[in-house]
Amino acid sequence: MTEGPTITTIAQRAGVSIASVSRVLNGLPTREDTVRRVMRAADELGYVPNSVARSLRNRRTDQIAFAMADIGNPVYVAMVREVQPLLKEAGYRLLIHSTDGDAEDELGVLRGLRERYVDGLIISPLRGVTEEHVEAIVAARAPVVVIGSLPEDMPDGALVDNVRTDSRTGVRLALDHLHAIGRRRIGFLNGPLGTVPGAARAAAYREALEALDLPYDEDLVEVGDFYRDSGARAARALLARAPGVDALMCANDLIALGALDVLREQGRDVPGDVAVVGMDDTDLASVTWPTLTSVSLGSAERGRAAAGLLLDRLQNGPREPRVVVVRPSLTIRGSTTLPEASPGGAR
Amino acid sequence: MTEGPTITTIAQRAGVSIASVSRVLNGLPTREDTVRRVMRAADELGYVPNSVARSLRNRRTDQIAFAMADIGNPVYVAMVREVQPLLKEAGYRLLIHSTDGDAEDELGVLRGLRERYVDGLIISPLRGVTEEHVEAIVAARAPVVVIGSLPEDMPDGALVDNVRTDSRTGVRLALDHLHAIGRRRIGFLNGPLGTVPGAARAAAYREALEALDLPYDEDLVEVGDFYRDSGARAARALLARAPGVDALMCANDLIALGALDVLREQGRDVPGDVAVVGMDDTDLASVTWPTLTSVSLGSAERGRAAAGLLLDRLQNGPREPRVVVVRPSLTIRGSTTLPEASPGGAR
DNA sequence: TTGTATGCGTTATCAC
DNA sequence: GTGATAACGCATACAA
Repeated sequence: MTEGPTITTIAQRAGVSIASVSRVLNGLPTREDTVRRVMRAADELGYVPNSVARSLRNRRTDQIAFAMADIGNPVYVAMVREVQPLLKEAGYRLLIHSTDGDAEDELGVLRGLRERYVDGLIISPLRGVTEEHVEAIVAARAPVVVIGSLPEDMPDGALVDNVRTDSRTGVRLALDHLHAIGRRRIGFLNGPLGTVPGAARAAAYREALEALDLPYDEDLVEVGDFYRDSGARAARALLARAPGVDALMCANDLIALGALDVLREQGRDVPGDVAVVGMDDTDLASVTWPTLTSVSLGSAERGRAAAGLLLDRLQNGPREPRVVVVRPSLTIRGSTTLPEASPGGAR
Repeated sequence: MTEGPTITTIAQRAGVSIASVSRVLNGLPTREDTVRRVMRAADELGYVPNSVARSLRNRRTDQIAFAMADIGNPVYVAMVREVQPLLKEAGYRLLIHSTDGDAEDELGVLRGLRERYVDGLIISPLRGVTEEHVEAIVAARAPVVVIGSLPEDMPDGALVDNVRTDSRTGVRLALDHLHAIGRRRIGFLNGPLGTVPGAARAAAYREALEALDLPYDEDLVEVGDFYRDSGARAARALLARAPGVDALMCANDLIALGALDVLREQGRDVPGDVAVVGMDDTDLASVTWPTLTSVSLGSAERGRAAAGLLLDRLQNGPREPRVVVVRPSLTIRGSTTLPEASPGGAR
């Protein structure tokens, strides 16, 4: 018995037709006696239905994919962590795609939807939704949820929902806070301007300064990558150019880590000399010393929202596209509050 | 055209049989002219093969599942991060199961293999491989790789490989190091003894002490959970009971974080007064202050090994079960080295 | 080289 | 209620 039992095997053993077997297994009304015989045979054979055959017939896989740039990134981990149990609860399995933020890879995933190996997709395109992304989304007849920004003019009939955050407001919250604690020379360590978050945060920084009546000073801005070592390099450059800076706004937590490294290395007190704010409010923020004040962009909530929208579409059928905007918030920690405010005071 | 094109659609359009279409699409020898017509029709129709139908026919899904306790745990993230690209490279998609370390959930995944929705499985059972696990592994005719310990007496014919680490040696490395830097009263903050790592590390701690000719002192041992707050509670209790402790061996990095919190709160210098060693060498270890010396159990390497074993089995067919043991190593950082040893005062 | 026919394992539609 | 049978979309043995 190297091949597994099928409904045919059961039918033979129980002396009934495969139709009856299928009915029994699916709980359709059947005569008592037939039910017993089928159940017994299935039990003895250790029958388990073949999910592939069922999928082919039912035209659904009970699988959902989540495509992100990098599963190692704490932001995505936070999302997956929320998405997984929701899907499981609803009876779906979860597939993970790591795209490295490569647009071609993302397109591959979107186009792959036509293979019908999943019933829906959550995707977070790092560099934005291009014309080609849109085409692929329209061509895919499976529902898609895009985490991030989406063009205003999506074609009608696209099965797509959108979850986004508002990093503009996020940066604003951070700068307001820094201003409130007396900082006036607020530097900005950003990620690549070619990425959606990078571009948005750059604009947001300018706007926030303006709103606070602070001058925009090119010397206070440094662009690097969204990593720790890159953040360190950027911080070093900025501090060399503008030694008088009294706060550093960082475009994500990893950059902030790099900044903290450099400030410690240079013997500058945080937050005494320089206050530091990160972004994403990842698990790392509560681990550093001092702990890191960070703008939360609601990663967990975005994950939940994305899963919710997709499941709703899968369960309740077509409807107008929806957009969920998750409001940012500021989690204030040690890197922007003076020591006397942090009990225990062990420094 | 609400339904997608199939080989039948193409066959009609190209004026050939579905067999020819299939042949062309699979690159089998075909007349030049036929190839052109089929390709053209496929192209015009935007044909994409249905992966479910193909799976049913080919008896393979090109999918592999990875079941772990918690996708939020940095150890598993490190593994997934290695596994994902290897599978992708080999043409497999990755499914993620989060089991919460629940044995029933784990069994569900193992038994689910009989549904044939994946070609293979990597699983890391948190509380060990029970009799029932073994049964399910044998019953599943898909290859399985177990990360963690596996019973010696697996039944013949089980398609299972094993990747494990050697936490005994790991703990030993840590205690040798602590001893070498002059520590003699080495406390131990462990996780639940009901878990495989918890039990192994408890035994390893005793052994290591013995090897170093240090007495085993119950007051120096505290058992909690593998989390930060639990680690903090445990550290607090241990420090109250044994104020003279000069080092803390922690059963994982999260526990060590909690310990660092408490030590800072109590104004005890790390490593001056108390040295701290974590375990797993997660990303967090390089973020804390002081940075955390930690025993690396080779998470990344274990992930790679697991993927490698599974792929080998899928590609080269049956063979004897294999065991890969990943050797632990010690990454020495600030929590066990005195300040003067760390140049620039920043690590 | 090409077409016909069959099967992969299910579900569902019919007659009976 | 039950059984024969037709899909689902694809790949292939076999005959032409």
